[in-house]
Amino acid sequence: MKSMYPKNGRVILHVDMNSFYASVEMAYDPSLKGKPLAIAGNPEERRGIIVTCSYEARSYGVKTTMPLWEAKKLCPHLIVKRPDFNRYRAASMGMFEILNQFSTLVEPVSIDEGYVDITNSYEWGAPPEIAKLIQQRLLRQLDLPCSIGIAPNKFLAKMASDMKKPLGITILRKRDIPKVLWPLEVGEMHGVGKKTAEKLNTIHIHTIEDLAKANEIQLKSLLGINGIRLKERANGIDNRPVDPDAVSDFKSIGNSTTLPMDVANQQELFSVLEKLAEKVSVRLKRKDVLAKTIAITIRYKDRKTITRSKKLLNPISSRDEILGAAKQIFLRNWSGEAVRLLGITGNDLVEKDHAVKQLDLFSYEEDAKKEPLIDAVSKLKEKFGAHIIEQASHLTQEQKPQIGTDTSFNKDFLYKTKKDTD
DNA sequence: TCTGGGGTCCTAGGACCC
DNA sequence: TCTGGGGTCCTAGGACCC
Repeated sequence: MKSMYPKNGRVILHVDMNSFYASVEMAYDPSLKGKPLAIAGNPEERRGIIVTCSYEARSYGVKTTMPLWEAKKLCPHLIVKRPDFNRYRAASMGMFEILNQFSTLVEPVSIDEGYVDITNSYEWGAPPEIAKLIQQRLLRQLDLPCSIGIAPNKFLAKMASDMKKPLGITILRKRDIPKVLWPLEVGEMHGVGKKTAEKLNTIHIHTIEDLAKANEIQLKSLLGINGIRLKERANGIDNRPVDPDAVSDFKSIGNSTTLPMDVANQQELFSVLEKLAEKVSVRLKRKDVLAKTIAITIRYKDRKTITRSKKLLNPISSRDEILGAAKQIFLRNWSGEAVRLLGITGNDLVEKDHAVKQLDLFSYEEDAKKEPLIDAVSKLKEKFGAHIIEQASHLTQEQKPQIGTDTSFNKDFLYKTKKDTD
């Protein structure tokens, strides 16, 4: 059977899980279903915020990023859980496994959303039928609801998946753009945040239609090259391919923490840096990568935030080396004021086995023998095979292969594996 | 008695080199 | 006799997203 769609037209799905963390908790513990549930960081502490919440909680006005105390005021019987990322990663693996059954062109965007290019997947049926199948399998096998957008490109598919929640399937064709997309406020567009929306408003662009018809010279002077790109998107133009490898290449790995109380004591701050260095080191080593640049983030009491970084001569991953670099950068830049948040990030990551040591004149010959320099440099350019799902440490080696081969695996398998070590 | 933590991409200025 | 122009690297910060 031939595709019923034009030969050179693509068919892209955007699959977006509905209130993912809360839904996973409900799948894991069905007694939570139908109740106002919120996932929040540090539920015991003052500074927790809502990360995700169930639709029941939303009906009370509870929203993502709202401080926990405010959410509790709106909904006193709110059930609050702290996030369990191992559980979410397991569910995410199950989700992408199902998407992979319908196409090899699956691009994970985050833990709970991805694009699927189904242009050549007609063996499974027409696009709306494929979307329905995916939605059913996610719901039946994993007990997780999703919304799906169907469109000729990524941008439109993303906008479409947002239009019906939960459990929606929305088709957005090019010809639907003036009626369906253009009336929306420009801030609703993926890629247009608060600041950009405000800027656009100053030149009297309020709807996506205004943007689609805007003067390019004016747009460019306001937003640079991004302005031109946004106008294209507003007109439904987006040629980005669905790239299954897009996410395999981590650019940075970092940890940060907001302190329970603001701290101005240097020793205390150093001990926070120690814990952060340890975490970053463990994560770098788990991925077999080294960082060539170390950056720290300091947020002060007044929320003013700075980042300071240092490019190193040799890439590192050990706790002590990271800590040494972080302390040095900290001391050179800390104003002495009380600190609210500290973070350490490793940037410019290189794969460990392919890392090229900075050679000095005396060690050159010895190192050169181990690995010819040209070879090493070419290897450096290879990408390393990290995956969006950082690690599934709760799965044993024997369990892992089952995920790829057993299409009937279900939530009992996913959720009854070893519990979080936290 | 407010506003987390994990990222990506882009821009812009200064240093430095030719 | 006062100041070109291109290119890369490094650093800082902004904006955005989930």
